[in-house]
Amino acid sequence: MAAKSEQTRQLVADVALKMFREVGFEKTTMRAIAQEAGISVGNAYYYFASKDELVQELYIQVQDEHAVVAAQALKNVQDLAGRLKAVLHTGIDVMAPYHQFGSDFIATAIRPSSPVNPFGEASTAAREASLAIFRSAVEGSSPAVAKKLRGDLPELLWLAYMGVALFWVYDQSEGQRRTRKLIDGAAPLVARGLSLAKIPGVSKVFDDVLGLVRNVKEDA
Amino acid sequence: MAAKSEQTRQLVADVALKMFREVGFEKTTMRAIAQEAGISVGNAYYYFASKDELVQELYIQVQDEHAVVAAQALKNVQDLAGRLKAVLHTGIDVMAPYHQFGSDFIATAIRPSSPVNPFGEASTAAREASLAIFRSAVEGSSPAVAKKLRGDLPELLWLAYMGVALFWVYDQSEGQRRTRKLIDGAAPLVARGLSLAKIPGVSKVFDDVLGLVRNVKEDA
DNA sequence: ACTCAATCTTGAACACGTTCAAAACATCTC
DNA sequence: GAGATGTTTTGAACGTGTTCAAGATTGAGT
Repeated sequence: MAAKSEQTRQLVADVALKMFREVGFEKTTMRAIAQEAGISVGNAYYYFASKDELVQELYIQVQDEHAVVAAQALKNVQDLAGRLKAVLHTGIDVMAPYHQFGSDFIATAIRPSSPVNPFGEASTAAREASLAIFRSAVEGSSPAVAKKLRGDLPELLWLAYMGVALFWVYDQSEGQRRTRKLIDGAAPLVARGLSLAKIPGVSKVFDDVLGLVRNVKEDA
Repeated sequence: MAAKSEQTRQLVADVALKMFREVGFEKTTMRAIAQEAGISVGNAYYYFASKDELVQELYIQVQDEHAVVAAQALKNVQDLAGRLKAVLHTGIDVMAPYHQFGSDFIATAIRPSSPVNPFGEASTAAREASLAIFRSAVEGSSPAVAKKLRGDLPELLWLAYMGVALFWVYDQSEGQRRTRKLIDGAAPLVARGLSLAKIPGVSKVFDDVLGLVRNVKEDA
């Protein structure tokens, strides 16, 4: 049966993620994973070309969970600030079990060659899924976001989310209290800042920001 | 003579930085450095406790050079947008020779345990030097920046600079053209955005942003 | 039942960053 | 100078991620 192969793959992934959570990234050596799974090191490499790919597995799983939890949390919130908070808080929630290992994760993810790099090709699917969450947060909000912002905003918010994640990694306060505080403070501010787009002088600056973003983006 | 010791240390650093530039980070193994320098591996470790510390050496040198070049470039520019451009462009200039290895550098720098981490304790001096550049850019500008912003702005700009550096690392356009474009577009925007602080409705949002920054910061 | 190709599994081997006991060298004290 | 004390240097060794030739297992076709 073809299921046998998939079974081994799943076993490796499960053992690896469990060890990531319980003993951290560095202590989760490929040898330790193999031993815990009762297979050889080479066999683990047959399914995952590198330790990075195991991290990618984790990344995908976390994103999937975020999508589910965020969608649930968005159900009962209308205003943009609240919706932003919901998405960001749930994002932190699903990552929480991996906080101690967050910095290793980010160090892995940040190199362009890594399959886990959130900007890279290998994680297009996961990034799209994550973007979709922010798109839903923006589109479903009422009062509605200014039309001209609606297109680019989700991507910018996603970018800001990457920043929040980075902050969270460095956050050593208990339970990452400071990150929660940052989210609670920043979300209403963003919403309020965006509502300024109506003011003529401000509107122009907004236009230029969007112009710059598009300009720098398309020229990739 | 005590100079002999310092000489070996300098030799290791010089060889390492040269190899970083010429063959990249990964190919610059500790063994290769030692061989090129004509010493043993263990001896290199006598002076640098880890490969990370050699990266730190590079970081410090780049920052020092940035301070010099930026100060020069700031001499003939008055307006904030121009001064920001000057600081950012010179920053990219001094990093340029290391672009190919930038991602490894960032991956190293981003883990909290690393001595090179720009937010960490081990690089307090280098960070202060970098912050001083931005402080000088803000303070020397005319027309002057709104008083209430002057205190926190340098730090925020420095943070933005970290973002620009990150963008630069990922920038694969020839000569990192896109990063230059980003700087040229963003600097005037920031300056113009700040000038909006006078508008009543906007002013309040600014106050809240500053309040949030301070709140999240002091609670470290 | 037998073959043979595809798939899966193994464990030894490689280069890497890092450590450390011991050797070599330098400097000071008498 | 001889010995003692501190500084510098060595190279073998460890554990890591990763590779790969070789062996074991599976499954389809006859």
